[in-house]
Amino acid sequence: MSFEDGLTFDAFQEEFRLGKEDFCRDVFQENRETIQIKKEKTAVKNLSRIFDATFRICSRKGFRGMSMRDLSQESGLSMGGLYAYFRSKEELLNTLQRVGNHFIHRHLETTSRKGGDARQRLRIMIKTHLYLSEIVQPWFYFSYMEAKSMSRKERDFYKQAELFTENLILKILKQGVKEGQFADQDHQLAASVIKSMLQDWYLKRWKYSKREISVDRYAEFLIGFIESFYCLSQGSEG
Amino acid sequence: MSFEDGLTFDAFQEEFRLGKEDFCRDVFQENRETIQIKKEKTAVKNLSRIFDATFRICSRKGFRGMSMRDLSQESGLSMGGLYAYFRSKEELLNTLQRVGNHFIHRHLETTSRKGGDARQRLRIMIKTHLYLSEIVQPWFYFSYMEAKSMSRKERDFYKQAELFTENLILKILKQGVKEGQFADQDHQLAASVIKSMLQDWYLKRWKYSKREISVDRYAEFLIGFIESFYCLSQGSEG
DNA sequence: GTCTATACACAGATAGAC
DNA sequence: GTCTATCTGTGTATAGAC
Repeated sequence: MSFEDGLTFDAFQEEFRLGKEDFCRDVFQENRETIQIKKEKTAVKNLSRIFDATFRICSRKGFRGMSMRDLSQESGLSMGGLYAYFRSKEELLNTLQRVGNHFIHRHLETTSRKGGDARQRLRIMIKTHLYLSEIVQPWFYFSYMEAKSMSRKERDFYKQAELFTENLILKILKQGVKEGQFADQDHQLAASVIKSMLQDWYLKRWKYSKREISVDRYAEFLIGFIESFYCLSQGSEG
Repeated sequence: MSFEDGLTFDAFQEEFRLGKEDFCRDVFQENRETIQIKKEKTAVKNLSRIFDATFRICSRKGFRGMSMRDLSQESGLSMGGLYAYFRSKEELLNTLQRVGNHFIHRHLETTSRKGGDARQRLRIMIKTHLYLSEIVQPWFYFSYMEAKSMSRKERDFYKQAELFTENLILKILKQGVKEGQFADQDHQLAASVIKSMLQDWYLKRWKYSKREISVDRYAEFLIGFIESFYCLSQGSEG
């Protein structure tokens, strides 16, 4: 496989060294008042077990189908132990959504500021999104599936996040037209369906892993697909 | 708007006159033994209320978050009344999935047998899928979201249904290459992402209706998008 | 910081009146 | 064919020992 931009999943991981520990540390930092455990090391370790268990159970039964007893058993913490980290089941859900969105937002924001022409920026945006969703796939899946069962406030937050990504793509498409690089299409609809294809990667994991399709292959396919629609002068120039 | 194939949502509705009553009648016919109510008219009327209520509640809380008391209140039937139609909450879920899949399968099957060249067949397949999901959107959404919480057997059934649609698209794409009409792309991946764009239409209803995008506009956009990737000789020939 | 034991609300389901 | 009343298990959450 050849990548015009040289950006691959391995390189991305190497550069950012993102993992679920970072995610758990964020949760701890942003919830110091409500989390009763004060030692960071202990908290991060247990939060990690709680989240892993949550994602595992919810991917089968959904959040509302998971009982705190289930969670206690799967995470290895006792009932009382769990409630030292979250005051209620609802708070667990809201925290996961909020911190997760924040986490992703930060990385996409940084990426979106990278320069270059529209074509390059589109490639980078698509890859970054796919790579992030590859690293924290369980969170992406969870967030998507449980968005509807959150409180009004948190649900609105989720929708904003969805529109944020769409807008990043939209801006790049418009930039491309200005630069005379992209065709003038229905950008809003284009951004919307591009987003849906990005989401398919973490929503249909069962399908893609069975077929042994790597994230890089998926990324290159998507980029080719989109460019054939958008690029006035096609082909690999790099 | 101009449609090469003349197929529009209104025309589709006119031809098939599909509605949720047909869906409820199917449920009644296929579950005569377990449904205690024997008068078709009564049964269909109440099933319709039960399903409407189920879809409404589950779109907010998910199936596992819906209690039978919720359902009783929203549907207007008493607790005892509900259990005259379904022996358990689980059975309600499984029946909805099974009959729904059967319902959709039948219509896509018929459509897929329609002749013509690959380009025409692709157009028709895409439109039929979108139109069906427009008519019974609540069911599509429900089925997608609750697939994970079903029993093994029913979940496999769901996956089969997903792959069935993908395969219909796949066959058309391959036919197009044989006929020299389509480019030779990664058909499996193409079929997969096309499916995801079809699904976006019923999964993100909140977005598309706020933007006042009609199903026909969405359909034409998708077709244009896909054809730019696949068609060797582009443009409207019809 | 983590556990066990327990309170009490609410779930799914059914029996039997009408 | 539909309702009300009720059984019993499980749910979330907490108090208090260690």
